Amino acid sequence: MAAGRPRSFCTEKALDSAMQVFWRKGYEGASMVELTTAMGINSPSLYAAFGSKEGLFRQVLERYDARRQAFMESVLRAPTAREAAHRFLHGVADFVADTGGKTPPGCLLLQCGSSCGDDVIPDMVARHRAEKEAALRDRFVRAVAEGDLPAGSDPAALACYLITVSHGIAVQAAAGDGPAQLHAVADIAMASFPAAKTREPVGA
Amino acid sequence: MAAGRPRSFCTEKALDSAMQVFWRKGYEGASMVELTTAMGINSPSLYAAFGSKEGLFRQVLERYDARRQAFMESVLRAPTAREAAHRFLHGVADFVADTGGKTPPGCLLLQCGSSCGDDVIPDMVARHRAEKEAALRDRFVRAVAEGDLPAGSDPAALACYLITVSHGIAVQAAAGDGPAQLHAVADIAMASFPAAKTREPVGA
DNA sequence: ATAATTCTGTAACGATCAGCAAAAAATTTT
DNA sequence: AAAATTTTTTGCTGATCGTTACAGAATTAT
Repeated sequence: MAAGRPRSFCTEKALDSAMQVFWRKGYEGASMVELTTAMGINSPSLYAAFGSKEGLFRQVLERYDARRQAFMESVLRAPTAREAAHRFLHGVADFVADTGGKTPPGCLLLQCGSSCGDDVIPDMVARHRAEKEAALRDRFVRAVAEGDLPAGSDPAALACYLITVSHGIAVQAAAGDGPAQLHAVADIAMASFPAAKTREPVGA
Repeated sequence: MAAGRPRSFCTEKALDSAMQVFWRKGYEGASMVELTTAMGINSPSLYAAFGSKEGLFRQVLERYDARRQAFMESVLRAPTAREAAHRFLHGVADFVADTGGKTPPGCLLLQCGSSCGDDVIPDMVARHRAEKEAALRDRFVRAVAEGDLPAGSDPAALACYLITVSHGIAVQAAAGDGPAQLHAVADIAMASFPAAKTREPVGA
């Protein structure tokens, strides 16, 4: 049913190449010539496939978030709230420390920062953050109901705390901290998280 | 001893105006016309006083960091390590939540992200982070020697942890979290910090 | 084969970018 | 008052920005 000349490039591969450029240069810092060069196509092909620079960026962000979505699902499948928190923090540490060698360490959303012309990025960051935070909170609400967390626990505050630490870890990774340091921070942060029955103090 | 036509603008006020523009738009996102308009001067005056756009940005960052330096000194003057950690986290929460109304909430260094042409910003973030982290670590080393912290404590890890949480808090503030949420996160984070003699567990 | 359709490549568009040359204006020194 | 010095103002520079016309190439449908 498809007529006309076929596409000479793979859309997903092109998005991955564009992601690397955006990751390193930011949204405004990435020029069209850099993008088209990295993607191996000419600008008209880019515009026909993605609409505009912002359209390309949005699709890059969607593709990026899809990976995180899969990660979050595996986190939420943890048997206990504490195990979920543990998986989350250390999973984030792994995620931002080693990005596969293709991109610098850190988080794409934070790396691009507020450098978008409009409020596209801040809004997107806030939305994605709210999604992850709500998922953790719901998991912790369930944990309280199941007796997995102490009755006095505040699921919303715990979720907000974990999200905050994860963002901090991403910033540290971008600043050059290695996996060992990131996981050490995650371990200390876990000391604030209540256990099912006993509390375990951690000094360092 | 000063000859020639006097300057018609206050350098420090001009830097503050430029800071607001950089804060909202990022380095690349801030254009010279926006900067000169906000500063109330023409481009040649700007170039004569600050050298270039990057020179202006560097001076803005130095001015920004000076405020944080004063804050860190008050933190380090705390009588105990735990009090210093408490002042640090809650001080950061105050700092990033209310920026005086002139700038959006958050941290200028993180807000501008990696959006600088060269690696000026990442390097500067890493340097400033290292300075603050070293100051906290030294304070905690002294605390261990004074018996203010448990003998088994790891001052470097604790300092890295606090810095990480502070960065996370700054990201949350930029994403729209209010002071109450930020301080709640700081309270939870403090539960991981060892006390002088007794440990205090915190559930939420 | 021919028409219709879709993509690719070349080249260019107006707009905006950071930065600067030169003359007019305002001050100090002689 | 006149020379010297510094800043301000005006208007411009070449380069680069994101985006798009247009014509040729490659495919499917008739």
